[in-house]
Amino acid sequence: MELALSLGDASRSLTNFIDKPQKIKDNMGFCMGLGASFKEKSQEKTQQQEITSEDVRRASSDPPVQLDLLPFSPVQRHPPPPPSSSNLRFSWLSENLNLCEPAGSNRNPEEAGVSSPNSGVSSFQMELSMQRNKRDFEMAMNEVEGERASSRASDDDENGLTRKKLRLSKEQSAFLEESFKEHNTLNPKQKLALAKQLNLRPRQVEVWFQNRRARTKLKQTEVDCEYLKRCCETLTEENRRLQKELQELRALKTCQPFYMQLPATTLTMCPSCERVATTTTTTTAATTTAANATTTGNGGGGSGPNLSLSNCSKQPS
DNA sequence: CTAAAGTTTACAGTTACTTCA
DNA sequence: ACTGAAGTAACTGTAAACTTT
Repeated sequence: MELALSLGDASRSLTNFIDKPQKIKDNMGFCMGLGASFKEKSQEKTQQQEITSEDVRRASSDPPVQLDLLPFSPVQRHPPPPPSSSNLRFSWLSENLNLCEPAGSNRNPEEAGVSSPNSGVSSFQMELSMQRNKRDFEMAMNEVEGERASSRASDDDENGLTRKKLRLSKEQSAFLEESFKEHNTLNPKQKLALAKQLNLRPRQVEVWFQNRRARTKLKQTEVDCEYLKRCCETLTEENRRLQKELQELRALKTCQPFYMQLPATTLTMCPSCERVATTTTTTTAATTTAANATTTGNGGGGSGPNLSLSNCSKQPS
């Protein structure tokens, strides 16, 4: 599966996006910071695009991983509950009888030309549009009540059957995907509108968004995992290298006679920027050491390079 | 004003079904 | 035709936020 991802500007912080949701929307970009806070709630309210393996590879060399994510929209929680309606259940029930594929239908959606109520070239189409008119009317009458009645209703209250799984059509999936890009959570109105538009139950839309969020999160976790793995590998390699270097330096120190014959090395450190410059002279180590002992006050000792302080031309960074 | 009860939503985990190699 | 893996729609249980009583 080919997934789209663009790595954004690492300099853009997460809070930047949170503070400027509109800007995010314009840019259609989102920063996913791979830090300790990336699991925080604020980030969970955001949209995330999926990730390519190429991006995963890049993640290892570009520490600040930024997924090109989508803008979030604040969830409108708990609108004023509408008055209840006792016969509403029946309206949804009757709709579902017509909108769902017949029980036990195992045909290929593509071959059959219809995989779901909205697929177009369907034998249900006529009936569907009639039902839809009825639905629109009922919707107008009981817009939010319908959602409440159908919400969390399992399939056993439809036709008395156990759940059967409908495959969403490509069009429906694409539309839901587009909606998800705009906002990964839905308020009741958006949910209803989407359901109406796609000829799905609001519950189906709700479930689709829940599953979609779960998939996004899973993908993100995989990317995070990959990135951390690469970080670990890099650090292990670095550690190995430094250990080796240390070992070599220790070996040098123990082999004093040999070391004494080496050309003397003078390390010059700039006190302001603390940069170290190395100069190697052709004089013997003994004489250089003696000379430097007076300037550095380190007492010489004849082991190791000598350190002196002198200003370099560079400004401290 | 406060507490309890009720409602709604999101999420994690799971199940069941479909598709495909 | 059969089978196992992968993908995903749908479900359950739980917690949190919020509203109503």
